[in-house]
Amino acid sequence: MSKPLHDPRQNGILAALPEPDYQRLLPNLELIEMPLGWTISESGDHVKYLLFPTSGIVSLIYDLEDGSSSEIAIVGNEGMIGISIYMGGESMPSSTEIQCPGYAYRLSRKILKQEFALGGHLQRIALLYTQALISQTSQTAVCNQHHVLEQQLCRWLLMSADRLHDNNVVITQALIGKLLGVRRESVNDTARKLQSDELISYVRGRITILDRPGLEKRVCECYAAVTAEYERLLPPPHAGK
Amino acid sequence: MSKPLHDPRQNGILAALPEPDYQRLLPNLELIEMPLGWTISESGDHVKYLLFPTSGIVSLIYDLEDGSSSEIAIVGNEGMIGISIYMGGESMPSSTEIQCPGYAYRLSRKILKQEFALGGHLQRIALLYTQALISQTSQTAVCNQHHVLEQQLCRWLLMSADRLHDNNVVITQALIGKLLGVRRESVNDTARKLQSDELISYVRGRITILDRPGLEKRVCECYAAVTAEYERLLPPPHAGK
DNA sequence: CCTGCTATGTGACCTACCCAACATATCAAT
DNA sequence: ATTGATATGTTGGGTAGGTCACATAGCAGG
Repeated sequence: MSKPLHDPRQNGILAALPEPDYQRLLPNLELIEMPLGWTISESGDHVKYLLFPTSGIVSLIYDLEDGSSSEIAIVGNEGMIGISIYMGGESMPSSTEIQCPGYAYRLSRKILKQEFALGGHLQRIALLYTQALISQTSQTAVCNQHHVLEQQLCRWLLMSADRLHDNNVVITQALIGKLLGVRRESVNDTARKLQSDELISYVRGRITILDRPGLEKRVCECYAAVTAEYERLLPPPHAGK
Repeated sequence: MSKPLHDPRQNGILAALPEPDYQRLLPNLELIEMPLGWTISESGDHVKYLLFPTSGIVSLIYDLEDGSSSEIAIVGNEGMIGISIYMGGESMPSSTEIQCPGYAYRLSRKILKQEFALGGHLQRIALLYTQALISQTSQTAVCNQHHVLEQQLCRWLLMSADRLHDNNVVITQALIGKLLGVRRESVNDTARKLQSDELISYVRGRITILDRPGLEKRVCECYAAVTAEYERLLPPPHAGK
């Protein structure tokens, strides 16, 4: 009941740090807002901050020359944005955009590299998170190719709702099309099917999940695979105790 | 002229290590053969060794429940197999198979973790390589979805030939289909088109690149994008000097 | 209330790739 | 030389999703 509105521990990575490591970082964490539509970084941009989201959804997007694109990973408060800082490349070929607004704590490049070089818990957890991200990206790659749009849309909705901790996802069908790499019309066809089956409802840019078990029946294996790998690599604090 | 037949430095990662770091690892490197068709590890297998290939091609493959699959990355003597050891997850959801036979030096899990914990050059290069691998995987994801098979086949051939340092790639069309996530027949159609345009020739499981510039004209942007990112992150020793 | 903007709905046609079924060609072993 | 196994060649029909073109429906501002 005394929980503050904003708390760095609302981010899963920070929450997983033992107290001493966390206290070392705390003075350097700076709260920022992530407004809807903000492009945190474009392809190839030199990244200055590592972001620990506490709410909202961030998408990693690959854009092609012909204007088409695909989301290759989705990040919520379980993860981090800006891994190329500690991985050493300093930039990535993907761009990073806010899909649903929220907040994040940011850590400067310099402090992060210092902390990472200590070889402590942040390093260990950051690398585990990176591996989870690789799994998500890989699974998305296979899913894009082999599963039909309905399965992919169910996956996207479930993953987004999980990360928002909310059954309402504010997004237009056109944007979903961009993320899943298909046309808006195709998204519309599929979404209408799900709506007429009363699994979801949507009005002007707001999708509500009405029947989660129903969606889980229609989703492809990719959703469970990614979820399981995240839980294996980054077990939530209450698990297994 | 006195170059030995097998030399760990034929692997790009080992070649990039400064002498002291390399000498520290050398006594622990063990030469192994990678025969055609060998499955180094299945999805979820606990990985015991990090492999530094000096020749041949290794594919990281994602298998789906319905039997379909896709290659998510291709590794030659520029890289390593078994990154989950130092990333901390110990296993990955992808399987690892030899596509073209060759050799590799292997390093035990224990020695690797010791060396990695030192925070020296191996750590730095291993993380850079991991980032390059993420880029390759992401680019493959988008390519799978948006580019037609001919472009993808050209990309696969060029990337394989680069890693083999040879214009002859020994592989059946059926296997290429598995890697690109399409049917053998589709590969055949496309390969015949390339053959009748005299860009490649093939006979019973052996593809020869006849006209590399011609292939480079037909390939999608993904080939150049991945190549450029590898060179940025892991510059070959002669570059920029 | 009208105008305009954004989001969703719907049609006709097209194409890349899938599926199934089978034909042929190469090579190795008896 | 025959047999069998593997690799490639070819067909006819099906479908998901793309392309293009336009219709409607909420919502905001003057």
